[in-house]
Amino acid sequence: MTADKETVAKLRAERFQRVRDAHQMELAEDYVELIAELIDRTGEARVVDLASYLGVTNATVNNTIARLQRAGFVTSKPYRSIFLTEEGQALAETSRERHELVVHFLMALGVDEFTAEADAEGIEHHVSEETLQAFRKFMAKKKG
Amino acid sequence: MTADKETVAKLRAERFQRVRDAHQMELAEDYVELIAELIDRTGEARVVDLASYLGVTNATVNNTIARLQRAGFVTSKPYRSIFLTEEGQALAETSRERHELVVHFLMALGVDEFTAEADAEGIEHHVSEETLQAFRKFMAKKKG
DNA sequence: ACTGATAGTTAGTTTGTGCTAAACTTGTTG
DNA sequence: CAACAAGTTTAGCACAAACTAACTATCAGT
Repeated sequence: MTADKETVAKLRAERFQRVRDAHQMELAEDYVELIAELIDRTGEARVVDLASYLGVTNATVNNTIARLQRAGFVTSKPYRSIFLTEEGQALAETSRERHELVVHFLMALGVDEFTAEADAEGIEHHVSEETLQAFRKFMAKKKG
Repeated sequence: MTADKETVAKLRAERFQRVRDAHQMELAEDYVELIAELIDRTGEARVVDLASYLGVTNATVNNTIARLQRAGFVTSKPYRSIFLTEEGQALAETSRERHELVVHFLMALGVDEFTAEADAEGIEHHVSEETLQAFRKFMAKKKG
């Protein structure tokens, strides 16, 4: 009944694979989330602001924006500010929701807000829908 | 009373910085964890086995092992199997504990084992000590 | 309208993490 | 002991994500 060694290895390998793929997505999510927030708060998303919030140089932001544009999440023209495509907006939306859910969940567990925010930043990209559902359930029970 | 914009940006930037640094550590943790497990189970850690469990090619494992050796986590000699340094063993130990804690916590929340394992693989590297403590507390309460 | 400050871009480098293909060891076995 | 299979290593490539330094564009104030 116990699965053979190869199958076990393959399953394990898939998990690592998934984490690696997720990493590809993380930057995109962080960027679109932040871009959405900046547009919302200040009316536009500029390279300098992204850079200062992300803690990287302008050059890095520029580089990344180019990749995100290739990937279809943002549009940008030289010396103009950055906008989200529909796809980018959708990604930003779900990212924000997930981020907030994770933060609230951690706080409901007793973690202080500062740490919750910090941990959520790393965790949010790796939580499956099923686990999110378990988080929601926990919070509902807590309230009820 | 509300902190000025620069301070807010700096705090946020530190969070992203921390996540980026954590990424540096992830591979190391995954490797030493797996190496420890293989040595424990089969008596040695070989390149092929690591490759098959991680879902990458032998060449990639070789490459990474070289880096981990430079970083002081493992020792290896050409055509011989791989060993952990003391530092590597310590890292493997704490990684394994954290991994199991996260898995058990997710399962205690009602997530099924398969998903718990998969999610833990991504999450474990981003959980602060404080949050781990909150996980422990939750599980203790649940049992009690 | 000019000019200096601020913002954005480009070029070139580094490091990490992956790949394939080819070469090389090692150990087994006919 | 020669040959072969399995395992390991090397070389060379590619892309992502960061950096610095140098350049260019924009815009606000005089």
